[in-house]
Amino acid sequence: MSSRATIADVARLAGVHPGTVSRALNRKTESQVNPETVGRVRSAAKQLGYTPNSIARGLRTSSSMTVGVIIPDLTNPIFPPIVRGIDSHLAPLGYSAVVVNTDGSDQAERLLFESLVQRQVDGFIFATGHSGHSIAGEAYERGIRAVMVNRDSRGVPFPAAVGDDAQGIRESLHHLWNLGHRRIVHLAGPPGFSTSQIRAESFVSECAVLGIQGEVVQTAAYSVEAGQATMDLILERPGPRPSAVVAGNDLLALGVYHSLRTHGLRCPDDVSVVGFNDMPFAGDFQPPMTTVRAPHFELGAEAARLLVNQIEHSILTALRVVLPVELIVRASTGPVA
Amino acid sequence: MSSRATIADVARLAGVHPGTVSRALNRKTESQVNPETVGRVRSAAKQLGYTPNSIARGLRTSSSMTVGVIIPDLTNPIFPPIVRGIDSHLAPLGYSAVVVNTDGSDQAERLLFESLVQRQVDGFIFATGHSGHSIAGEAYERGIRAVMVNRDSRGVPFPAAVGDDAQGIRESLHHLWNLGHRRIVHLAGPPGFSTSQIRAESFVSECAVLGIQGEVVQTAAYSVEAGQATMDLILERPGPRPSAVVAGNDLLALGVYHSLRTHGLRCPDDVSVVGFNDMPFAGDFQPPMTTVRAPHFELGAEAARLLVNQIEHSILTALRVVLPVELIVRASTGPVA
DNA sequence: CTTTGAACCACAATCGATTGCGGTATCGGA
DNA sequence: TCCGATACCGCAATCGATTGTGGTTCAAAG
Repeated sequence: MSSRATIADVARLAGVHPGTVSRALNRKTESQVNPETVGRVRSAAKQLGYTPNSIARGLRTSSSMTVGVIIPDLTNPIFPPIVRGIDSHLAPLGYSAVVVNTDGSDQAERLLFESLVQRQVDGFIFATGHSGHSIAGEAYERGIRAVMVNRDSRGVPFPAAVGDDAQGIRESLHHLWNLGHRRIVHLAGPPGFSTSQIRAESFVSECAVLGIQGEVVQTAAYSVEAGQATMDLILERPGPRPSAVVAGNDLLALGVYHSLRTHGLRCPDDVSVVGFNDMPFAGDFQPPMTTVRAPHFELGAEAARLLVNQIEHSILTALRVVLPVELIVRASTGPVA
Repeated sequence: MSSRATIADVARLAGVHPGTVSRALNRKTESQVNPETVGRVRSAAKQLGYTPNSIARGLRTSSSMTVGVIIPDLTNPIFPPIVRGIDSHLAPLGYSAVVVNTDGSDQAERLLFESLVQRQVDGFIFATGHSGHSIAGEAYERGIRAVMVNRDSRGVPFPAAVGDDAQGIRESLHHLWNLGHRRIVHLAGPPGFSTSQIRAESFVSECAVLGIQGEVVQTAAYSVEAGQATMDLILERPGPRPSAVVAGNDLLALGVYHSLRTHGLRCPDDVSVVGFNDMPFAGDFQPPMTTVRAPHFELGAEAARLLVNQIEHSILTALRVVLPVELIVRASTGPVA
């Protein structure tokens, strides 16, 4: 490892004290040193290829220009766009993101969280919010800066950037209504997630508005397997089957596809399904999926903005930024038979 | 921000010198201090909830327990599993991964690279290798530790963890041969990538073995759009059309799907297509895609292992770890009409 | 009873930056 | 000529850990 130039080397070359070099090189303190000296220091720094050691700086300033991003599972396709959005806002400001996966385990999350705190990250972006999310609450009490993205933690007053779940469900329902569907079930995500709750609530309230009896069935997870298993149950019980299902997200919807297929049913001819998120390649599924597009990239960018505000200006408003969503109609929904 | 306990606090409480605390708390140096004292220090540390400040430690030891992971684009679905694999190996060892996206831009990559060097990362994992990849060469000359994953940089003697591209192509071709296909084109990825080159080379050599005239057509990028555009060209030129296409990766194969559809052709009835990578949800496409499964998670883990070996034991063998791949036959391939 | 050596631990330097404080030089005004 | 204000910059402390060096204690060996 070739040793890099330090501030002392620059000082020596420029013939000034290290402290002066530090001041000359920082915008905020540049005014405290003679412009001519600044020039001399600048060129000495360039000549040596000097770049400040951010570890040393971090030790002194107790900031690491790093934020921790805690997500359940990077291989869930909605998260990469969120991470990209976060990065797009953070990188130009000189921050780096350390992203970690919890696999949905609170215990893993706690470990990761502590390890990032120990690393002196300047703040957190949680994509793991849920009711009873003690880690966020703890973070808040310890005075740690954080924001929630996509989902929020019930009762923890961190800012959050989320999609307009209610609007998305409303649009889905109206779309189905216009197609003639009256017997509709909502495959709700697991309880405890704000997304599950809001989507389910707005499903029932909008069904009331439309005057149809909507049924909500809970799933065990936001996964293809859970979607399939739950749909299996619905199809195998006695009584008439629904003509359409509003899935809590695209993964569940995909599970519904699988279930329909194994039961010899066709989509949308026999039952229509609409997803949520418009994850990548949703339009390439069999059939191309009608779903609600959530602006994940922007959600990430917005969350990063909220966090930086908090870090740099100590602005901690219990802000909730809600971004609009859009129904993308493809081929998994059709007129009722 | 509530001030955390420092090593001095622990020292005070345990009635020893901070240096002793440091030794008592580190496995490597624990033997240098009286077991009884170790116990005293340990309990004092626990009582205060002491965790070492890794920034301070990093300054002294000039290591950050952080590695930079440089990938083209996290939203390309093959990368999340790689990142997970990297993380799975790194996290238990106490390392964190900082992953950044270059969007395929060498200039962006250079900026990101320098910013990570400045952050004192202990090493790099490049998923951006290509011929003329000057950044890797530069890193090598500067004595920076790094490994390549998925692809390698021609001529840069960093270790690499890659899939067995040749085997994958061979299996694809044999599968198609057995189905009766004799007129096959290979949609090769953009030149400069080792994956493109190896896959194309093994395509022509295996065609020679089988005694069929294989054609390879290059694409501009590993993307759906490039795949569609290139396939459009192939379908619209005069002469007989191929009965099967071996795509350089799943994204290209998906582009082929689109092209076939817009030309009123059906897959696999009119033309069979096989992809490469078996990206998530490849089995849910229309039709479910026959493709070569590459062990991305394991590739990531292997790359991390290679890097840690280098960092901790200075083992820099120009090692090339090649992991086996497996053909997954689904519904996009069928007997020739 | 002295010497030797091992075991244990304290001291202080060190990593590379930032920053409060104080000293010097310069200049204008009285 | 002297004083005070201002601008500039150096000094040294500091962040919180790690680690080389050396001193003390104690037991075993001579």
